[in-house]
Amino acid sequence: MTPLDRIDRTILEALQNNARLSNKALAAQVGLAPSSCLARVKRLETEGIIQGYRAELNVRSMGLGLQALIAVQLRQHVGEAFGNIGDHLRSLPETVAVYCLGGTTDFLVHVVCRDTEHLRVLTNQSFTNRPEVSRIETSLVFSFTRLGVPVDKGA
Amino acid sequence: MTPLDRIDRTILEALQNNARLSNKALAAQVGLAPSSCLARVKRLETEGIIQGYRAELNVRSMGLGLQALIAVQLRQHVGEAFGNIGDHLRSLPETVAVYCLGGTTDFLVHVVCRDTEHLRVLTNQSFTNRPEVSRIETSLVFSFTRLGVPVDKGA
DNA sequence: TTCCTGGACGAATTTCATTCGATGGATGCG
DNA sequence: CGCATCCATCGAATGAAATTCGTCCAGGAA
Repeated sequence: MTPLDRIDRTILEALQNNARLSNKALAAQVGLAPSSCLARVKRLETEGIIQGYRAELNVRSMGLGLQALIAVQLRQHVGEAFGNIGDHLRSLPETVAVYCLGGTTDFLVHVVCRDTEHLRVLTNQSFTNRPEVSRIETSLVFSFTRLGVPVDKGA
Repeated sequence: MTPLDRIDRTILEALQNNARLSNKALAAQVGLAPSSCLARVKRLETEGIIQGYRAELNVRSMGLGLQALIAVQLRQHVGEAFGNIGDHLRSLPETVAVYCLGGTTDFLVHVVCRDTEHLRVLTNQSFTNRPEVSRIETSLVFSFTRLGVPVDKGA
């Protein structure tokens, strides 16, 4: 809840670049003693500013060479169906990201598949077949780049 | 290059859930001695299967409460402009993800902004003003969920 | 000024990471 | 079948790091 100061932001930026950075190295980088640095990181974690640490995997090396974005348009926007279909989309193993959107598209789902046959079965069974779904539009993803969120150190 | 066995996949899954897991705990979880486990993790890193470790930050707590998806359609698909505009989009501080797509939309860009004014300026200055850009369509992101890639332990 | 609070420090302790030689199972070949 | 080779694993040793905790200092309030 406390506003983030410059040191907090430096910590966040560093851990965004390399979440496995040792506390000692991180402390040196931000100019604090290791113990003080650790206390800050723990605070950032408990306050939910750091939500977690994830390894970034190469999907191709896992046999998932085909990525797609599936735009989902619902039939009617009654409250309950909205939450249900969102949970359904997030629960699919092929799903790696779900956007809930305003506009004609209600959900945009980023999926990873082995091949086109896998994608075909997925779209049929887990999207088109759903009663809440009015129509979908599938786009092939040629490349995907994920970046860190900006950490404005102006403060 | 060696195919991933069951233990590799368990390691990947664990580090995807918590990249800061200690090597000792990870070893216990996969049923290896710490030294053996460490060797595997290092191999996964050098082979590029683990591409990095990132802290996941809460964007709202950083004063970035507004997220949008900007669909970009280019004027002409001449090779060079394509790469240039992609680099440009990735270089924006507000950008957190870039999809290069097949279909009528050439790029889809996920951006985070402070407020609507920030978003307005961004779309004007960094998107619409670009000569390569034919038109854009901006959609408000109500919620965004990112999940790990599926780790099939069938092998 | 004096008290009080919140961070920061650094030594001490515990836990962990990393290295390295040895072991054992699998493979392939004589 | 016996033997040599290879590769992954193990576990002890060592060096390094994480974590705890008592102390100190600066800033704000009374």
